[in-house]
Parts: sequence; C-alpha cells; structure tokens
Amino acid sequence: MSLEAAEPLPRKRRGRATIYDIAQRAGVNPSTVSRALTRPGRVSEETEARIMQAAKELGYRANPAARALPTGRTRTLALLVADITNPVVFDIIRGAERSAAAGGYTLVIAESQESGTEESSVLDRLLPAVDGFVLAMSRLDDEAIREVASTSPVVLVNRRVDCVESLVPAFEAGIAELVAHLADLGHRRIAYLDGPAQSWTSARRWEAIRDAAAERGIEAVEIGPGEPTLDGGAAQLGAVLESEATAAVAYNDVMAIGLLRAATAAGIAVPGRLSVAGFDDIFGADFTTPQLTTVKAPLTELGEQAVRALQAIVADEEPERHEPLPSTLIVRGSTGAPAR
Amino acid sequence: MSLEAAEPLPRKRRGRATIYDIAQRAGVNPSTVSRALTRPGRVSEETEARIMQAAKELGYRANPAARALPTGRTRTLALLVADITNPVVFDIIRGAERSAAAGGYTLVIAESQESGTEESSVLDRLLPAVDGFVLAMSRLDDEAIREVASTSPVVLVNRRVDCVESLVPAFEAGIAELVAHLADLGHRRIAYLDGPAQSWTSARRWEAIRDAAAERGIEAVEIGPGEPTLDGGAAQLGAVLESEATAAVAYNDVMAIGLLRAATAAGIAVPGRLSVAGFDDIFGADFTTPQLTTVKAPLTELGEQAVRALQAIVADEEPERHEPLPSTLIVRGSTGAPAR
DNA sequence: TTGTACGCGTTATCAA
DNA sequence: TTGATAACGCGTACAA
Repeated sequence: MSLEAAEPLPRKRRGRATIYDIAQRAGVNPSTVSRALTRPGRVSEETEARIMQAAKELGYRANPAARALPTGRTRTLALLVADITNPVVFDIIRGAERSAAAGGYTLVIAESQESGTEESSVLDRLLPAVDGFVLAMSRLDDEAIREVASTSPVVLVNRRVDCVESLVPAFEAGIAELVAHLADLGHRRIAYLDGPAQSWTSARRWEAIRDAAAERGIEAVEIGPGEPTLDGGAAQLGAVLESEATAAVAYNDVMAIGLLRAATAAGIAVPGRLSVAGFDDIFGADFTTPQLTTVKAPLTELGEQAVRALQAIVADEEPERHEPLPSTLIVRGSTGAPAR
Repeated sequence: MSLEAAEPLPRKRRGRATIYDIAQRAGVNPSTVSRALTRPGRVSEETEARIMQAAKELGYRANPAARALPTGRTRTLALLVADITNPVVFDIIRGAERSAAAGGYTLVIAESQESGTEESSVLDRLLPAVDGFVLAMSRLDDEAIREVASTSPVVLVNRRVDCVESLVPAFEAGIAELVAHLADLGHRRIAYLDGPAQSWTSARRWEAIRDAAAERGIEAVEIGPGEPTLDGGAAQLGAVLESEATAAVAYNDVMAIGLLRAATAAGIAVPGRLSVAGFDDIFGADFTTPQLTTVKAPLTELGEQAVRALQAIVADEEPERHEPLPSTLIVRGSTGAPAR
C-alpha cells in the first residue's frame, strides 16, 4: 500500500458497527458474536456478557439484508389490500401493524388498486422481499390464490379458499341478530344491497341474510350489485323504494351511509320510513344522524390474528386455532319500527 | 456421500433463479448478467438481448437482500406515523404508498403510538432496513429530528425544522378564508380548540387564526390544549360556551365532530347557536348533520410529494421544489350566522 | 465452548 | 465489451 490521494469522503460513512467490530472489541471471533446475538445460550455466560456489552457500546444493529441472505428470511411481512381508500382496511392495517411490531417483524403495505392483474404483479414484485403475505380483500380467483400460497406463506382475510389459511369472522351470528332486531321491530321485507359482483364476502352476507330471514318467516330481496361507495349506496335508493322493503341492509357501512344520506335528502325519514343498516362499524359510522346501526366486524383483531398466524406459518409452527371472531350487532339510531 | 435417509422434503425449495442461472443459460459470466440487469447499455446489444430473454424464461426476480448488501440501499422507504388510528394519516399513507409503488420502492408503515421514545426506538430498529424516512406527525423535538436526518434521509410532513426537508401545506390561506367566512357571517369572537400541547401544527394554526382574526378586527380566544379525539373535542364544550364565542374552530376534524355532537346532544343548535369548523377534511367529515365546514389539507398529495422528495434525496438528487400545497376552505353546513 | 471457513446473491474493481 | 474475483454482513457446518 503506497500513497493515497485525498479521496472525497465516501459519502456519509455507512458507519454502522458490524459483528466484526463487536468481535474485535470483545476479543472473540465474529462467529461467536453471531451466536451470542441470534440465540443466547450457545456461548459462555462470561463471553456473552462481554459481547452484549460491546454491542451496546457500539450501538450495534443487525443488518437485515445481510441476515436475510444466508437464512432466506427477511423478517418482513406484506399486507395486500385492494384499495387503501377503503376505511375497512384501515382497521385491518392497524391490527396488522401492531402484531407485526410485537413480533419484531416489519410490515409492508401494498395496494392492488382493485385489479387482479395488478395484484399478481405486486405479489410477484414483493415475493423475494418478504416472508409471507396477508391477503385482505383479494381480487384473485381461488386457483390463483392457491398458487401464491404454494409459493409463499399466505393468510387470507375475509375469504375462504380450500387449502389456504383463512380468517373469516363469524358474521352469521351478527346477521342473525340484525335480522331478529328488524323482525322484532316489525319489518316484514328486508332489502339487501349487494356489493361488487366478485365479492366473496358480499355473497356470503346475502346468503346469511336470506337464511336468517327465512328462519324468521320474513322476506329478503337482493338489490344490486353496486359499487361499495357512498354513491353506490345512494344509487340504489330508487331500487330500494321500488322493492317496498321497509328496511335496507347494505353490503358495508359506506354504502349504507350513502343510502341513508340519499334517503334523507329525498325527504324519506330514517328510520321513520326506511330503516338502514350496514356492516363493519367503520370509523365515522357514528357520525351520521341518525347514527348507523351496523354489524360490527372485528377488523383490528382480524388484522392482528392474520399477522400472528402468518408469523407462525413462517416460523414453521402450527398457527393457533381459535374460535372464529364474533361479529356483533350494534344498534344505533338508523333502525326503528316501520311506518304502517 | 453415502446413504441418505428419506429426509422430509427440504421445505419447498427456495427455487428462485439467480443471475448464475441466467449466466449459464445465456452463456456469459454472472457479472455480465448483473451489468445488463442493473443498467442496460453497458453490454453489447446482442448479449443483452440473450440475457433478458433468459431472465424472462427463468422468471428471474432480483433478490433485494442480496442487492442491498453491496450497495447499502434497500429500495425501501419508511413512513412513520404517531397513530395509525388517526384518520389524517390514512390519506397520507394512501399518497405515500402510491408514489412509492410508482418509483419502484417498497413502503413500510410504522407507528410510534404517540410516544417520542417509542418513535426513537422504531427509527433505530428500521434504520438499517430502509433508505430513508418520512416522518408524519413526529413527536420528536427538533434536535432529535436533526440528528436522525444527519444519519439517514428524512422528509418531514406537517412540520418545519431547520436543515431538514419539510413539507407543510400553506394553511394560512385556508385559515384566512375560514376567518373571513366567519366574520362575514357576523361572528365577532372565535374560539380555537387547541390540540396536543406538543403539536407543532396546532400552534401554527392558532397563530394563523389569531393573526387572521386580528386583521379582520374580530376576537380569537384559545382553549385547551386537548386530546385530538372525539372526546377531546366534546370535553371542551363547556369552555367554549363560557368563552362566549359564537364560533369554534377545532385543531382537527375529529375534535370538531366531537364538539359538534356534544353541542347537539346538549341541545345547542349547530350552526344556529354555535358554528363549528375543523381541519383536514377527513373521511367522514361529511357524514355529520350538519356536515362539517373544514379547512381541507391536501393530505394525499402531501404523502405523495413527501415520498417523491425522499426518493430524490436517496438518489442523491435535488428534490423538486414546488409551491407549498394550498389548503382550501370547504364550507358545509356547520357554520352559519350567529344567533343575536 | 470457541474458532475456521464457506456460502448466501449481488455489485464493483480490476484485468484481459 | 467481457470475465475473474473480491467484497458486503451474517449464519452455520465443521473442526478444534
């Protein structure tokens, strides 16, 4: 080594300490440091203490990329949603983030913009970067989902596909409560506002409502499909009135609120002339006048459990099995006795 | 190698193709493949075509961890928020995610749970995993933020700190509009409901309201600080009434909605006896009756621009400078002429 | 219990 | 223009 010219500083030294620095300071071999850091107990107490001390003094942080290379695990999980705009996913994100952080995992959020092909490409892009996926509101068909699941750990939320870990709340209970509530109020004909045609959830909700209504001996009619938006809900007001139903249940709260507002704007009293109910109990469902009656989905818990289950699968453990999360009826002001 | 017992399948072969596979198939050296893939043009057209072809056939996806190791860049950006629960951040997340995806970056969301020390620890944990941070609603003090910024690229949202890239919308214009709107309606005394004591934004908003009021020759009084929640807003109803202000502007929409509901519940007509306005125009601000008048912050655009600026800084380019994003008054039903 | 040596997939620095 | 070859930081058989 001879003369060195004054190089321009190599850009803000990436001055992070490595296990080599620790090794040197603690007077041991780097591999010993690695052992002490990854699973304490494999080295003598004394050296472990020295190593930990040195690590702390140097402010050591493991380099995740370097760690991922030999192990193949990135300790990163991805949450895929169809539409970040959708308030339903906010709560799922919240739960997912919390349990990822609790497990020492990093959570990546990605959006498929309601498009199946976009979803595939996102999945593909993220595949080498993460240890697994939580698919919330996937727009892929069952076969495509199974294929993803055969490549990488996957947990499905709000949908059931054979051979894939799925997390679906037991909304039947909440729906039964809702239908009973409406029947008790005196309603004899309930309209269900369908969500998007491809929505697995919407189809299940309709079936459950139909069954619950049949059991109660009242009528249920299906209207739609429609966009799961304020406008999508508002757009169905005419159809609801034509159906002569006295109560309308929408695929989700956003549609329900759209319908509620359209009704109010049209001079139709809620719940006086029309009762309205939704699903999910999203943020803002209690902002309306009257406040919205809704079947609350345990969204935050769903996000939490999904990520926990995914962590288990990634770690090659059996995910805990619990009872499906219950959905519950929240009665607020938008449902009441029908006009007669 | 002698006899091998029937091992359980070596767990779903991590069968991803590498540049070595491509190299072999294309009959070139791995380093050539790397060149062709990272910045086309450094190899002959012919071999580049062969390499691309082989890559496509093998379904090659670069391994981000392996790529990050020598380069030190992960092509991952972090968005830190104080509270995922806060609807304001939903829109920021949305914008951030979109421009991250557009730039080929992966976005990590992390939450500091309204705690400065938690924020530091999250920052610290994420530091080696990302190329930079967007800090939205940081709870750190200026000095701490500068220190982070000296270690890693940082873009600040909704706050200004010397020497750190900051993105703050020009809410003065919207506030001036709001105050003018109220003054024109006949209000002579406006109450401002402060947010959290440490909130940089809340302090700026109060100053702007005070100044705008002074300019209009009307009074402004400060109430609080308070929690930026529904309850936090509701809790101030008494103080608002005592202040004898005829209009109340809250630090944000959530507080405003809390106040609005508390007023309505207490039989105080909005806007008949009390006008209420908020900030941000969050999801649900138009669910209330009356709908909430508010100063709309360009949250989605803020998230977008923040991530774009961060990408520029990471790439060692000068971030684009635009005019600060404008905030605008959205007049809805919750403001009206004061009772006399 | 600890050290040696190699590999993970890629980029980058040399030569050729 | 391309091919060797050395990092990058860490985990881990294997040997001591």
